[in-house]
Amino acid sequence: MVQNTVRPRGRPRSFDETEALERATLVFRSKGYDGVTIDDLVTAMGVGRPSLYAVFGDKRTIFLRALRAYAATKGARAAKALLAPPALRDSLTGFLRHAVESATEAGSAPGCLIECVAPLVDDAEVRQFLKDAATGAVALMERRFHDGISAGDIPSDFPVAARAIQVIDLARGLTMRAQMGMPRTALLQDAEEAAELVLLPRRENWATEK
Amino acid sequence: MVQNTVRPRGRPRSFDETEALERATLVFRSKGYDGVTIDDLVTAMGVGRPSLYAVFGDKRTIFLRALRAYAATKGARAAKALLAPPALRDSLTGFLRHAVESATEAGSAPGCLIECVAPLVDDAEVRQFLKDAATGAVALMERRFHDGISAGDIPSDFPVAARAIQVIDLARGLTMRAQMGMPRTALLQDAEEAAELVLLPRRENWATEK
DNA sequence: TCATTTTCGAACTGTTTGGTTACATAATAT
DNA sequence: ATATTATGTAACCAAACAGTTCGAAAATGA
Repeated sequence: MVQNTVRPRGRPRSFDETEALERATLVFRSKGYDGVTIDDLVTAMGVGRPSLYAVFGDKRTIFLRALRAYAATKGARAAKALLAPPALRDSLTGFLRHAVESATEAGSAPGCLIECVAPLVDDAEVRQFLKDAATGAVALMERRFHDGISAGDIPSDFPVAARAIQVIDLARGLTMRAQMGMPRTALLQDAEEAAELVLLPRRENWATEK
Repeated sequence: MVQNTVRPRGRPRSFDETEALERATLVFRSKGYDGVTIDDLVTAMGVGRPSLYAVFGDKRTIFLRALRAYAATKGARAAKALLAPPALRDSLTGFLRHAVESATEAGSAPGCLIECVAPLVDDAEVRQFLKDAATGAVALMERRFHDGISAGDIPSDFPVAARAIQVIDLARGLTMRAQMGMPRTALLQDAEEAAELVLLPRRENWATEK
């Protein structure tokens, strides 16, 4: 956070660029994409109308930037929740609990920019971004499962690929219910039980126990 | 489909009310709620602008009617898919497969009016409807699990409540992925594996096997 | 102090939108 | 035939909207 670049010549900006983007994110989360007008963004971001266009571009561009920033920070936190705990079980509960907490945090509309509003945006670039984000999430989850196999938390015949997809899908379900207004407490409970579910061993293979 | 009511006096309607609603449903599914203009509905429904307001009301009313009709037919089919098969396993795969097929059917935008677009509509009545629909779905799923216990498909200590929620959440995840453009074939595979997952027996109770 | 650079607030413009009205036309029952 | 009901087209209006322009103001370097 050091001011290591030489001050530009003219009048400095009266707003922080990243904070303005966060404000925009809040607006998009609460009103969707098509429901947001430029005036909504102007008032929420605290940036003058002409400055908005000059600095951020039009609504579509602003949404893309907000989406990328949102995905970066949220993805980082989710990855941390998933990779930090040594026990696989704690990783899964942490990941799912984080999904719920992020989707029900006070001070912003419930839901998730990536999983609830972005999928409805009719834009090729947004769609591609979502696709990449989804495959990335599954890949990360698979890695965590593989580490769990190495650590002996789950058997080596654990169906990694299928379960990774299922964890993400369960998180999606929790997030959508958050968007629908379901209270955090209930969702946290369900997150716990979802983690338990996806850790269940595969149907008993009658041949070898180990 | 019998014309059992006496014909009203004047010129008959040139459009079928329910079919016009289905057309409206397609529009809402492909463009969301806020993204739809009255002109979109006018052209898609094949109803003149004044007739549209006279017969259906404004956009909000049209959406509510479309949502209710959509929920009725889709709910009926889902219930049938769930309750018809005698084996619980077939019920679950049927239910989840139906969710995928409905969300990826040709001739309409992928996704689901109830699970993808309605949750973003900022309207108290819509929210209440979604809440009721969600609890109804879970209740139905619980009933099916209880029947499965009676039939001996699952043990009597099967965690019915948790698993019912999880099936619905997994269906939500599949549906959202359909909305994001994931191909039907992959989702059908995942539906199969999801059904397998939620049928797994609870962690071995060391005490009694049965 | 003065010139330079950038931001900011307000106003402006052409377009889109929602909702309504007016009127001529068409199809039915009586 | 006549009354009745509904349709289609077109036009209308006020409000909202996206995007731009303009001049004033602010902060900096010289």
